[in-house]
Amino acid sequence: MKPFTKNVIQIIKQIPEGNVMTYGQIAKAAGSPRGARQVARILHSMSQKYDLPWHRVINAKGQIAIKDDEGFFSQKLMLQDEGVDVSEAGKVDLEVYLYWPDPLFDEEI
DNA sequence: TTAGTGACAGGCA
DNA sequence: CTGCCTGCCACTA
Repeated sequence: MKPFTKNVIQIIKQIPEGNVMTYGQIAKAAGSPRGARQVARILHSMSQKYDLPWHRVINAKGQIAIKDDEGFFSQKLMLQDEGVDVSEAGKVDLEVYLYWPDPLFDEEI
C-alpha cells in the first residue's frame, strides 16, 4: 500500500465525532497538496474495508460531495446523528464543525 | 498510448 | 451565495 493511502486512512480515523474535514485538508496533511481527488477515490474504495468515518469528509465548499443520492442521504443522516447541523442541500458550517489537526492554526487567528 | 472521467480545489463572474 | 472553468492526478476503456 502506498504511504499516501496509508496516511489518508490514518488521518481520517483521527477525525473526532461531530467534526468534519475537507478533501484538500486531508490530501495536504497526507503529503499530497494536489491530491484531493485521490483522497476521494481512496474513501470510495477503502471505506468499506477499513471501517473509515467517510461521512466526516466533505469538500472545500462545506457541502457533501457525493453524487449518488443514496450515499448523499446516508452521509447527511450520519452527520446529523453526530450532532452536526446539515442543511437541506447537504451543507455544513465549516466555521463550527471543521476539524483542524494543526494547533498552530488557532494561534494565528 | 491517448482520451475520458470523477465522493476535489481555487479563482472569477 | 451559486455556477462555470481550469488545474490535478489516478484509474479505466
